[in-house]
Amino acid sequence: MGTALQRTIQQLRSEDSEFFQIAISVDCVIFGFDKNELKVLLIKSDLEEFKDQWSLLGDLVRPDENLDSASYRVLKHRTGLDDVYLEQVYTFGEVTRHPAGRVISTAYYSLINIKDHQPVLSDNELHWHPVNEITTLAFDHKIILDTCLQRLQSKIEEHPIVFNLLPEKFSLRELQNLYEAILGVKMDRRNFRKKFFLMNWLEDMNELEQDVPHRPGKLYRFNTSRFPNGKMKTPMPV
Amino acid sequence: MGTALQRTIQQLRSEDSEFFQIAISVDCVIFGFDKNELKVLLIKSDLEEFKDQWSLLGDLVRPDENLDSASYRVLKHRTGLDDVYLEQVYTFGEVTRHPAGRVISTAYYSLINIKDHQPVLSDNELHWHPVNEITTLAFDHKIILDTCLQRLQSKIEEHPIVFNLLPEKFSLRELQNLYEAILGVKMDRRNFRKKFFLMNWLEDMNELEQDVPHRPGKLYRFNTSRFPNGKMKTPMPV
DNA sequence: TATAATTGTGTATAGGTTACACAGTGGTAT
DNA sequence: ATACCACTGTGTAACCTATACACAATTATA
Repeated sequence: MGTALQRTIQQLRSEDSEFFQIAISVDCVIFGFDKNELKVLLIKSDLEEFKDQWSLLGDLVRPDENLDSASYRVLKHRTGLDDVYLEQVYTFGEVTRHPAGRVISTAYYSLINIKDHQPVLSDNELHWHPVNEITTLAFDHKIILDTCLQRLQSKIEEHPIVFNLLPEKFSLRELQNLYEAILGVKMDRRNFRKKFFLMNWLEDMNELEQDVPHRPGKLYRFNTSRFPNGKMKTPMPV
Repeated sequence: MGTALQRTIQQLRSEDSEFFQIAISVDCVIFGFDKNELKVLLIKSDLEEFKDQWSLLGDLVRPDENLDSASYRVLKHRTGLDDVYLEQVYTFGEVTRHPAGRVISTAYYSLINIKDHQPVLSDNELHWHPVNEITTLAFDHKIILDTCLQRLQSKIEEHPIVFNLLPEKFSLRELQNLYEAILGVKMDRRNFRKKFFLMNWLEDMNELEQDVPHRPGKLYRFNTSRFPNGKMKTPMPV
């Protein structure tokens, strides 16, 4: 006797669809950065079991779409944005994780410039929440959020992805605030500047901040010539 | 109109089971270490499309078992081993990845002491292959293997998990050979020793190697008192 | 024109990583 | 028993990276 995988899908389906009682979904942790806080886009759960609780944005995967495509679809649907940074993190498959039945869910996180999203906020079930202030979520979504935040934290130590959270032009102070918000630490300003200039991730725009009540800082943008793909999208599995 | 996830599973099932046409499987990259080579346990594919090609060990997930449990089941079935190190890595969900139908597969890797497994090798469809010599596999399993190897490489830089690949007692030379095999680099012997003693991961057994045709090295074991859980198992998502 | 707030800059110290050579020990062959 | 072989076991100096830290310059504002 072989394992189930060794029979064909057609055989399995005709047998009794025992193996087709599991649904698969994607859940997206959509990060944004605003007022020096890292935020995540949440929606009110409409399941009776999780009435009035917030949950991540997700949907079931359709039989004819790739896993990544399902995430992009959710993002596009909820933010109106194409062309975003998206990374798969982990798949949550506890039997009991969804009260209505067996749903295995693959978690992604995505980084967007929160300003690009404002218009769609007319949907009043959607809200940006400071990550630090979230203590509970529907389903196992708090664990998913924590897992994605950890991945983001380790990812930014090596990879130039935080730029996806910023407008095209930004000051070094904004960039440092962002790192501090994600990592939850304070950093030394001089060392931070030194490190970034050495890494050569930044391109000097020869412009200054506007409308700040103090000496304005220089504006930079992400050094696109060093990273020809521009902002990285959906890296292959790490 | 909501998304599919907002309806209940019962509703979905009764509608037309559109969302229950996807099967989910686990694939296990089972690593071992023998003759100074990193090896992986493979099985001959019995699908017509991949006749005579090797593939990873996997199976469909049953509706009533957790994702992790499915991996453990596959491992137990194929190696006879309980109590192994197992880590989820990535979920592969391309629509076309399985020729017989839509199967989304979550990849795990596992580390076992190859000597513990020898008896079960009577199953002649199973074979240990040097990772370095594998160029193609059935399905997308070569990509899965590469992904798991990369994860293993980055994991051992920080975490004491390689001990799962070794017998209880081992020499520093064996340990270094193992690191070199996994990372694909040569290391300096003195610096390697210094680093390990500083990390305090090792416990001196006050015994010497036997049956080596040269000066025998001291034997060590993994410092279980510093890591009370013994060899780490199935860490939570990173 | 003085004050407040922030930007922009360099150096010294500590800590970790790398490179590197020789004496000691057990096994083996003569 | 002796010589040889192959490996183990050990320390130090050079280098590089990360950290700690203070003051002058600039703009907005009162």
